[in-house]
Parts: sequence; C-alpha cells; structure tokens
Amino acid sequence: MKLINRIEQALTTLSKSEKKVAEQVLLDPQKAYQSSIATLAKASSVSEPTVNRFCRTMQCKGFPDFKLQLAQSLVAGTPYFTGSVGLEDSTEEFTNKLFDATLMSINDTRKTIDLNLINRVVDTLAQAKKILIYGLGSSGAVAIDAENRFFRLGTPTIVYDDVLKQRMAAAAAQTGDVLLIYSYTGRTIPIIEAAQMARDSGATIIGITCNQSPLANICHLVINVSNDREDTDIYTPMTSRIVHLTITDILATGVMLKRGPAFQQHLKRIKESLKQTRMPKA
Amino acid sequence: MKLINRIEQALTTLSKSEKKVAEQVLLDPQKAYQSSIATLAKASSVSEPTVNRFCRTMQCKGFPDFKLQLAQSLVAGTPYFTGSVGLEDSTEEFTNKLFDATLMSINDTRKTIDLNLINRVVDTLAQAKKILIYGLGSSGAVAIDAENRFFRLGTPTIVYDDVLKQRMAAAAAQTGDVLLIYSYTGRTIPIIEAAQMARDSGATIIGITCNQSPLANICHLVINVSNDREDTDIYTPMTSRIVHLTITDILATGVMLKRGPAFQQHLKRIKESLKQTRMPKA
DNA sequence: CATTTTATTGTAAGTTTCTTTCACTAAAAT
DNA sequence: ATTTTAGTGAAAGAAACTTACAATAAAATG
Repeated sequence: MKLINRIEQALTTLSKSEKKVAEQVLLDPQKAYQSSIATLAKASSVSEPTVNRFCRTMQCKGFPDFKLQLAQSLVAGTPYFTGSVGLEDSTEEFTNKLFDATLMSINDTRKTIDLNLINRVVDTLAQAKKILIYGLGSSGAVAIDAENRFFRLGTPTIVYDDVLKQRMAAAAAQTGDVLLIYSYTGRTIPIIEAAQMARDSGATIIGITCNQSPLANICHLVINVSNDREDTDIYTPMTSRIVHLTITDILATGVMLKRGPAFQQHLKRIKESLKQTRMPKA
Repeated sequence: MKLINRIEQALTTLSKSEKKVAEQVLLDPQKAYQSSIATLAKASSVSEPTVNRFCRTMQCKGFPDFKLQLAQSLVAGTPYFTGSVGLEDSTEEFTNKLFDATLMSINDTRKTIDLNLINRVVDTLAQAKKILIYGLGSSGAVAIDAENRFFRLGTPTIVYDDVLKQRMAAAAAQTGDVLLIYSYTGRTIPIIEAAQMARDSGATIIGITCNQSPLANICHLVINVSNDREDTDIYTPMTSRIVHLTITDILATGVMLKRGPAFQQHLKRIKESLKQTRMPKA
C-alpha cells in the first residue's frame, strides 16, 4: 500500500504526539515531503525524535526515506486507493475512489501483461478467416465494442451476445475461425459450453478472462485479467470492463500494424464514410 | 518533463565528470535515489561537489531535491506520453503508448470533472421516470454498457442503438423521462435530431459529449469530455470510450448511493440471480 | 606558441539535517 | 501505592549535504 494510505489507516493506532505528526502530514503532504525534520517537528509541535519515530512506525528507514516514499505516493496521476465506496461517501469521495480503482487496475494490467502472449494473439487474429466475438452481460457490451474495433481490419467479424446464437455459430465454426471470448469470471456456463463446441468444431479459442477458470482451460490462448487486489469486489465489474477495453485496443492496434502501410488508406476510407453524418464544425 | 527524461536528454551537453554521474544514475535509477551523495559520487568516480553540481544542472535545488524528483519520476504507472502509435512500433512500444494515452485521458477527466454538475446529473437520473440511453457506432457499445449499469437501479431503462428506434422513442418520450446520450463528437446528425425530438417531447436531455457541439446545445445538462490534448487523433476514439465508461460508473454509483441502504438488498438479489449460471470455484 | 581567460574538478571546511542516547513524565498494570 | 511500561523531548553525536577556494585542464586570445 502507498505510504499516504498507511498514514491514514494508522491514525487511530498512533500515540498522541505521533498522531499530531500524521495529521500535519495529511494536512499538506506536498509541503511535508519538502520540509526538513525540524520544520515538520515544529509545525506539529513535537520534537524531532518523535517525527523520526513516527517515520519508523510507518515502516520507513528514517525521515529521508519517509520523505521519498511520501513524494512517490503523491505523484500526480498515481492512484491512492482509499477503499470501497460506502453509503456515506460524498460525491467527491466516491468519484475519487472510482478513478483510483480504474487507474489501479489499468496499471496492474500493464505490469502483468505478457507481450509474447499478445504477439501470439495478434498473429492469430491477423490470420483468422473469420473473427467471432462472444460476451454475455456486461461482457456483451465489451464484445460489441470489440466488434466495432475489429470489423475495420479487413477480416469478417461478427459479435454474438445471445446464448442461442453463440451456440449455433459455435457449432458452425470452422478451422481457421477465431473466437474471441470476453468473460470476467470465466465461469459462465453458457459461454463455456459454446466455447467447447467451437473448439470441437476446429476454431481457435482466445479468452480474455480469468486464468485458472473453466473457460481458460478450453481456450488455446488466454489473456489473464484476474483481479488479485483485495477489497475490489465492488469495483471488479467496473474496472475489468475497462481493462478488457484496453486489451481490445492493444489487440486491434496490433493487428492494424500487422496489416502494413497500404492498409492505412482502407482505414481512412472507413473514417471518411462517416463524414456526411456529421455536422460541420461551426 | 520528468527528471529521468531530462537526464537522458542532457547526456550530450554535460561535462565529462557530470556525464559520469548521469550515466551512473541512468544505469540504476532506483539505486541512485536511495544512495547518499557520497555513495553516488564514489560509484561515479567523481567528487561529491560534482554530484551536487550535476543536480543543479538538472534544475534541482540540491541533492536531496534531486533524489526526490528522481524517485517521483520513477513511480510505476506514471504515464509519459510517447507520442502516436506508428507503423514501426514494436509490441512493447505501442502497448506502452496505448496504456499511457488511456491513463492520461482518465487523469485529464479527473482533473476537469465538475462535481456539482455530476450531482445535478445524478439527481436528475435518480428522479427519472424512465431512462433512455442513446448511442451510435462505438458509442452504441458504451450506451449498451450504460444500460447494463443503470437497469439495476430500479428505474425502467432502455437502450437504443438504432437510428429509427431512437427517433420513435424520442417522439414518444414524456416529461419526467431522461435521455442519456453518448456521443464523442456531438456532431452526429441522427443523434442530434433524435435529441431535439425528445426535448420537444418534454424529456430531460443529458449529454455525455463534447462541449460546444450542436448536440451539447440541445442538452439540459452536458458532461464535457472534449479531448484537448494534441496528437491524440489516433487515440481519441479509444480513450474517450473508456472515459465515457468511467463517467457511467460515476453516475451509476451516484444514483445507487442516493437509493440508500435498503436498496443494497435489491442489488444483492440481482447479483444472486446469476449464481446458477456460474460454475462453482474448483 | 605563450599567455590569458574560462571552465571544470576536487579538497577541506562549514553547515545543515538527521539519528541516537538518555533522562524524565505520564499512563497502565500489579 | 508501587512497579512497570510506553511515550516524549533535550542534548549530543553522526551523517549528509553545501560552500569556499584552490588546482588543474581546456579554450581563447594576442
């Protein structure tokens, strides 16, 4: 956890003087990491050793280390997850929490993403005869979004967000077809069944789902988006949606780049096709 | 620009000894900001004052300030926008660019979001007799996603991603109905027309779109998501999608919180309704 | 080419900042 | 009431950083 959050959490357990320091730090963290220990001690009306002890309580090696960690935890744009949204939250609070949770999950994905895997998935998609995109529930919206990105790339692309159509299309799938399946849990039975049917039909199955899930076991390639973070039960559906979209962007961009320079014309034509539906700019 | 980049850039212009320091820092920046000036001086085979002067050359107040800035510039997940995706990009490069662009746009939104406006929109949605959600193209997927979030909140919610249905529903709208319209540009003619029709019917129009667009003029309330950043033409459709989703999260969460504690049971029942579609965890 | 000037670097001293020690006080336990 | 424990700050000590200055090297000038 980030230092600034550790301080917030520790507030209740700290001794009287150390609490003064903590409050002073939280009051203006930017100022705190720019001060010397003497300045901070004075501002908090405690002695310098108390500040030093406070730093150690906060699991820092000393005051300089404390300043460093504090500075890091305050970098603009770095989320500092403040826990779950609660009924008592003000608009500002829950908004911040949602932004933080979103940023965190994107960062987590970035850290854990396997570029070799991405390459293989992009290759597979680029060579597909047909791309079938599957999703149910909120993943249905993600699937539709993915179709919107992929159909521009020259390969026939269809999205199915309906259980029955998914089964039928899976049964009709052929070798060379690629199934792109979005599922947060990887445990939704209808999707798992459809995936198995498509695999039996000879299609290549790509899952954007949780590793070590029943669905993952059926897939040829799995992009893992498990959410290991504690305390995120409330956020999971929200943030994983966005993570799935980001992964879609990466895959679609990867395929696009594979198509080479000539393909840019094709994309341009697609873009221009919309011109007449738009009102001109003032 | 971030310190670490400034150092990279300055490499050519530095004096012999200062260059040694710079190289040492770039070799292992993590280590550098944890070292004392003496340690770093020794590692770079220069004197302490040289290190100090190097820090000043890098526009820091002194060595401690240098360490602080260096530490900040190395925080994981801090975007440092590396420009547009190009045909020559490696997987790693374009992946990083996409992540950066996404993080940046979320951060931008966070900075500019107007909480009072959010409050008003949440109030409006919470009091709606019926919520109609409109979107076309990629915004269609966003609209479908929004429906998925809002229909749980007790208000009848319908999504229309079809031009004709949008017009018909707009004509049939009534006072007390709320239209939630997603559009990146705010210039898509069919959506503008439908919005005008709904407004004429007495519905309240909320736009998640670009300020100062024709659509925005028709709306009662506009959440602005214009993309001011240069060089983002390629990213805009990708990132604004995600920004729209984030805003949806905020609005849906806001309405949910407005419903109060008793409502949590209702949400729990919705969640449990899915249980039997899931395979149990190992 | 010699000489001056300027820029670069390190030594040593000085200053600030941080840490440790230890004594004192207040609270808790016996 | 007494002992123990935890908490605190003054003062000394240690470490880290900065400054001043001298020495050297490089560049510019005559």
